[in-house]
Amino acid sequence: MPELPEVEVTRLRIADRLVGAHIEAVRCGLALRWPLGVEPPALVGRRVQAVRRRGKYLLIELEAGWLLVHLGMSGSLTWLTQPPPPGRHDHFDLVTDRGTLRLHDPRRFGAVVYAHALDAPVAQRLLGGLGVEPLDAAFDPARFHAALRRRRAAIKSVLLAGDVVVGVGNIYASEALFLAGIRPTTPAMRISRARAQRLHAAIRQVLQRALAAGGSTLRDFRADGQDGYFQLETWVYGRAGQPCRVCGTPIRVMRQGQRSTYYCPQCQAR
DNA sequence: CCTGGAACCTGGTAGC
DNA sequence: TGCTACCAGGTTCCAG
Repeated sequence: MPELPEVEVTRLRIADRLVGAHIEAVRCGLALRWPLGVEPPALVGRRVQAVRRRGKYLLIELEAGWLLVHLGMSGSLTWLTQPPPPGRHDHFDLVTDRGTLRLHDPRRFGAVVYAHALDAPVAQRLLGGLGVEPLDAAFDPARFHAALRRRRAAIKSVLLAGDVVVGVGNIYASEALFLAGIRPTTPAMRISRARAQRLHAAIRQVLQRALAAGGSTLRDFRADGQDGYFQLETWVYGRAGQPCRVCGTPIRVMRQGQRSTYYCPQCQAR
């Protein structure tokens, strides 16, 4: 799904319409990853104050309380002024006086969870272990390098784990490692300070570039109905067997922890 | 504490 | 055409 760029694009497209709206009803199927954690009638009448993001979570701030929304692998949000009846995979509606925010999620790995505060246990269970935001100033090369030195696992796995830096999923991990010239299997602890610095810059670059392209639409993802286009400009992701755009060597695909990793054996020699 | 693997769920596609 | 196997943007849980 949705990695950081897709979630952020979604946030930017829905925030203006949602902020200031008053909740009139909440429809919640029993089909998502976790229960909502509040009786829907209790939310009626509350005003939406802001739409924020932490990692791959959207945080809808209410007059009192928060809705934590995760898009899982296949989730997408759409703003509807004339909502048709919910379809088979429409699992959540936030009905407001301005329109309806609808979550569509065929695979149901997504979630909407209510928390009365972000430091409440129900929220901390989801947000507490998250790493630094990659586009914030707090993500700095020296601390990134120090964090990598504590991990023996492959750098690709460490990026995906999200406890060092958030928001980098399967597409952008492969892309960032290509831009940094690092082999995805390299143990994180063996990455030098200089190469960690390159990876730090590569992560920012690829996420910002994807953001500008409206994210990646492989199959399910859409932000408010609009496709993203980053998938058309990947260096390695989804390009197994095709020539590297830099050196012409065929791109390889391998499995790391049940996920596909794409890399150029020439440009990412170690 | 860290790590890798299985599990969660549905749908699309490749191969026979 | 039909069936099977495998693949897909993520995260949690468990055993070692």
